[in-house]
Amino acid sequence: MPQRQLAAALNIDTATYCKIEKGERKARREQVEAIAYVLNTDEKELIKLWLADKVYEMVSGESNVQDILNIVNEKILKYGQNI
Amino acid sequence: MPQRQLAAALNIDTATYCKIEKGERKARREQVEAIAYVLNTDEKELIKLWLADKVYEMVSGESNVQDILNIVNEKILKYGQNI
DNA sequence: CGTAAATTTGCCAAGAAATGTCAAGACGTG
DNA sequence: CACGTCTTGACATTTCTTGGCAAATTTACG
Repeated sequence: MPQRQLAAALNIDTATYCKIEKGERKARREQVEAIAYVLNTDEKELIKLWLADKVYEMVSGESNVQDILNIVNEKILKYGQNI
Repeated sequence: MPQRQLAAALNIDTATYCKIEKGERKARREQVEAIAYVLNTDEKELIKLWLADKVYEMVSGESNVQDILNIVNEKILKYGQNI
């Protein structure tokens, strides 16, 4: 499937899509959803990967990342944001 | 210690500091560091909490947060960003 | 109560960052 | 070479972040 089609599905220029595909740009949520739809893949899975990526980018390069993730985990447990 | 002093230490308006303290604004990294310094607390700990907060904000409200955290964890292990 | 200090809130503006487009060039293939 | 596709870089646009100001509210205390 040519980028042209994907790009069209996302309402963006092929140039932009290209960058997203190459990881030079972050997709936005709606775009991830649209991609899941067009490619007929599991949207939730894709969103998870996309979020994991964002989190990774936020914490990579830090020290004690495990600690940070643990703290987050505790907060999740505590406030029961698990849906 | 009055907000006025903290605010002064961060070179910002008390109003702005107030928002940060109430969680209506995110502090920026340098500000967290400055706070640690002024309050004479462990900077690394504070930064960890601050980052955990940011991550939490990013994922709370999502489903399967644990999955997401796991994925991140794997990436960390894989690419050895643990400093 | 009355006053002053401290905190909070709402709103706006400047700047930074993210996202997008365009035009030109690179790459592959008939 | 000619075509379609993909990539790149410079620049435009949109969106988010940050901070200030002024006014409102709360708190402290005589």
